[in-house]
Amino acid sequence: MPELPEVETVRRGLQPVMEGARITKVEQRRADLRFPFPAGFSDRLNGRYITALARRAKYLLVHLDDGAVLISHLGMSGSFRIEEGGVSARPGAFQHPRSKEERHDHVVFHLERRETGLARVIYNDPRRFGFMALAEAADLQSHPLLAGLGVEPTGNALDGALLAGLLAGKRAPLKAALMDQRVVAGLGNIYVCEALWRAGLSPRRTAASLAGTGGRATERSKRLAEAIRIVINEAVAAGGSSLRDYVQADGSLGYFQHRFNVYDRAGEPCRKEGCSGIIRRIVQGGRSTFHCPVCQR
DNA sequence: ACTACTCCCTGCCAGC
DNA sequence: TGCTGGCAGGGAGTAG
Repeated sequence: MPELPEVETVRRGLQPVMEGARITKVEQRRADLRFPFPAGFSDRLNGRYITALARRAKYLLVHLDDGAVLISHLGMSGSFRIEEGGVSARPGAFQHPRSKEERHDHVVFHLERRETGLARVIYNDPRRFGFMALAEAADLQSHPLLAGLGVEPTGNALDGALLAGLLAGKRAPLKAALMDQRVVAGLGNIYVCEALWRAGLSPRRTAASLAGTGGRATERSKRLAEAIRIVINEAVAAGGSSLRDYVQADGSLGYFQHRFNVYDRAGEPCRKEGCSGIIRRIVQGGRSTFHCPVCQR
């Protein structure tokens, strides 16, 4: 499911429910998701207070009062939902038949809160590409899952010069390089396609073509860095993208999908002003890439 | 150190 | 109605 904007939206949805709450019980309904749960997973969480909900790249980070950190990745199809007072927080329109919904509920966090009482936060993941791990806050940044991650595209760190340096020497297609979490952390298939369109750059051009010393390369890397930041920030502001039946933790839908310029628009006209191109779907690295062959060069 | 490719898993949809 | 194949927001592992 989620790229950075969706994970950030999940984080914001869970924050008011989880921060400050005590975990009274963790129901772990299977031994593994993509990977086995760490040994003693639920025991380590039981009784702990949640001090903060954070995010790094596509990872959700649940900080606990004893210095432990629950690292959660949603894979392709993971989602959290909140249930309070025994009733789902999801609006009726998205209510699946109970049995179908619950079949892929893999972890249930039972929470107790001073002000607002009991709640459950439920992790559901049909494809089980998601996973959970435990770390210590003191060495969170050096944890194997997080250590190699690249620059966050939110914030001010990502600029043309930095991006050019990251892409230098790479003969891979620009699309593939941007999908690599060690370069820019948190981008996925949708937002890479959207950012390349916004920057007017072909997904097939080599990554290194943005890293040269010439004025052209400098101008391209600057354009792309700006495009990435704008697309990601706009998507976060829109609450992410809701494909298929994906909903946020509080049951509402993101709406960035209505602003896609290329993703899933094969055969439709390019929306760039003055461009007469038709959006095409190609396959790179086994994944769909959507682009305009006319204005993306 | 790169790059390319396969695989993990379930659900959904188009086409027959 | 089925069935089949292809596709899906990710990324680890392996081989070259």
